[in-house]
Amino acid sequence: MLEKIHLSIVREVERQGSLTAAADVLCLTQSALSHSMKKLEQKMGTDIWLREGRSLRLTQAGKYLLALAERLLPQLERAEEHLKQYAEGARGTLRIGMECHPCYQWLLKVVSPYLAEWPDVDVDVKQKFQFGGIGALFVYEIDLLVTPDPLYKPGLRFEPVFDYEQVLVVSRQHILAGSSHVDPDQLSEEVLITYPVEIERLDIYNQFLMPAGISPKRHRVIETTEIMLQMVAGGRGVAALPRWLAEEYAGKLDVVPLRLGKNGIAKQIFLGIRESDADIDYLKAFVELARQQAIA
Amino acid sequence: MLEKIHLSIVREVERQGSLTAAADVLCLTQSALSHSMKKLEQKMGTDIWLREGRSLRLTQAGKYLLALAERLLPQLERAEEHLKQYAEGARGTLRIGMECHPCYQWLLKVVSPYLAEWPDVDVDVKQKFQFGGIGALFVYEIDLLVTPDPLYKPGLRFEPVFDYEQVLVVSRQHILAGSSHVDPDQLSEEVLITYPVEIERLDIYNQFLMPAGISPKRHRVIETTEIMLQMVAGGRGVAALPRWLAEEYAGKLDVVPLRLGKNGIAKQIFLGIRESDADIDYLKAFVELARQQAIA
DNA sequence: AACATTCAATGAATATTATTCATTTATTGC
DNA sequence: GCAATAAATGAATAATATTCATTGAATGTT
Repeated sequence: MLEKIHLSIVREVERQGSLTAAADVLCLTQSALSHSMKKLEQKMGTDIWLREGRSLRLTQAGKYLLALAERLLPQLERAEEHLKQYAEGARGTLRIGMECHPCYQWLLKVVSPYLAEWPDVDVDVKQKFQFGGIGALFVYEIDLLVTPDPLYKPGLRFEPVFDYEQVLVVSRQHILAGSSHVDPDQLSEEVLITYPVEIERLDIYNQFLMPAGISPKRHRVIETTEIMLQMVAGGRGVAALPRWLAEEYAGKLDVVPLRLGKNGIAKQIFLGIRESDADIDYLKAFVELARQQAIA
Repeated sequence: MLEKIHLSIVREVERQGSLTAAADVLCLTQSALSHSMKKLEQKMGTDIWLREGRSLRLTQAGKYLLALAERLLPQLERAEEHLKQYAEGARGTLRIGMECHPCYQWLLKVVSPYLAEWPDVDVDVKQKFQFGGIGALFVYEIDLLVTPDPLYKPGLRFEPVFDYEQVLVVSRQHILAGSSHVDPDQLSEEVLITYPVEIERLDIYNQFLMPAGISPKRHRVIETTEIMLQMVAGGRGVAALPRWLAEEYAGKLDVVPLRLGKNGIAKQIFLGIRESDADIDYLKAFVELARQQAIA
C-alpha cells in the first residue's frame, strides 16, 4: 500500500523541486512517478500535493509523508548497507556519537587498538545530531554515545569509563602560570577560548564562573584542540580542557594546566548504548576496551 | 531493493513459525514468499534464514532485519492510517503517553473538553512503552508525554502544566488521621499500597522513606486508584497520592490526606512533545487547555 | 520400516503491476 | 502570442511478482 518508492518520491521531489527532476535522480520517468503517486493518492483518498500551476506544493498529508520519509528512508538505506556488510563477512559498523569535544583525542586512543582487535568491524564517528546524542541513540542513528552527561532512562544504558579533571590551560608566560589554582575572579580580564557549544553546557561556566557571577572579558570559539592550544600558547587567551590533554601538549607547546578553584572540577566520560544492544559482542568489546584504556 | 514486503515476511514468519503459515496471513502463497526472500538474499549476498530440516532459523542478518521490521513496520502502518484519517477530513490522532499513574484522573478532565473542542482529532492514551516515555516520544510511538519527570534534551520540549502536593492517604479511623503531618518512622509498621512501578520511581520512597532509612512493614501493589482507596478506607494500608485526588475521594470514602513530612512533597506534572511538532495546532491546543484546566 | 505429512525450494507459466511512450493540457517567461 | 516547461493521462509494453505443479528432505505415525 504505502511503499518505499512513495517515500523516496516525496523526498526527492522536495529535494529537486519537481517531479521531472526527481524522476531523473531516481532513474525513472516523470510519468512513472506521476502514476505511482496518483495510485497512492487514490488508495489513501487524500492528495499529497496541491497542483499549483505547473508546480507541486505539499498538502498536510504530504508534509506528514515527507517527515516520515526523512525519518525512515535513512534507516532502510543503512539496513541495506548493513546486510551487504554481513555478506562480506564483516560484523558491521560501530557508529559512535560524540557529545564532548575533547573526548575526541581520548577516543582515538581507544579506536586504534579496537580496529586492530576487530578487523571486521568498521568504526564511524559522528558529531552532529538533529535531536542530540540521546535522540540519535534512540533513533538508531548511532550505536554508542560518548558523553559527559549520562541519562538513566529505560532503554538506554550508561557506564562511566574515564575520570579526569577539567583544568585551565594558560601560557607559560601567563601571570597565573605559577599559581597552585585559579579563582573565578582572576578570569574576569581574560579571553576564554572554548569549543563551539552552548555556554550552558560548558563546565567552566556553570560550575566555575557562573556560581561566582563572573564573566570573562571575551569569549572566543575555536573548533580544533590544536589551534586552541596554539592560541593559548601565544598568550591570546585561556582555555578549559581535560588535564591529561593539557599535559600531553605541555611538552610541545608552552602551556601549563591550572586547577580550577581550590578543589578542581572533576569530570567523567560515559559510554551510552541501547539496552537491546547490550549483548552485541563487538559493542561490548568496545566498552570493555575503553574502560581498560582509561586505566592505563 | 529492501522493500516493505521483506520486512513483513520476516516479521510474520517469526510470528507464525513457518513460511507457509506466514503466507496464509499475508494472503500469498508459500512459493511467493520463498521467491521474494530468495531474491533479497541474492541481492544482498547474505542468507536471512538457515534452513534447518524443514524449518527456518534466523541468521544474524535475519535477526537484524527482524529488529528493523519490528521498528519500522508499525510506523508505516500508522502512516497509512494517518493518511486515511486526513482523507476523512480528520486532523489526526493525538497519542498521549502516561508515565504517571494518578495523572490519569487529571488527564480525563483535560481530554473531555478537548474532544469537544477538536471533534476531528482522536485521542489515544498509552501507558506501556518498551523504551520508556522519552523513547516513545523519540520513535514517534506517542506525540505527547505526561510525566512528573521532564528531560530537557535537544529535540524535546517539556512544559510544566500542573503543581500539586503528594500526600499520604489514610483511613479516617487511623491513629494518624488527626495529625498535621506524618514523619517517616510513623510508617514503619504500616502497609504501603502503591501502583505497580519500580520502587525507585516512587516519591514516597526516594523523597521520604529512603532518606530516613525507613521501610514500611509491607508493600502492596494495586493497579487502580479506586481499589487502592477502597483498601485504604478499609484500614488495610496507606497510600501516597496527589492531594487533589485524595480530596476528591474524601467525600465518598472514609479517607483523609496527610502532609508527608513538615514541608510536604511538592510535585509537578509536565507535558513533553517533540520540538518538530511544536507548531501543530491541535497539539498546541491540548497543552494550552491542560494549562488552563490546571488553574481552574 | 514403510507411509503419510509437512515444509521449503524450484522452474515454468501466468497474472499483475510498474514503467514507458506519445500526447494533451496548463502555466510561465519572454 | 509563442516557445519552454511541468504535470497528467491512456494505451502499449516491459518488468515483476505470484501462482501452479512438482520435487526433495525431514518429521511423525502405525
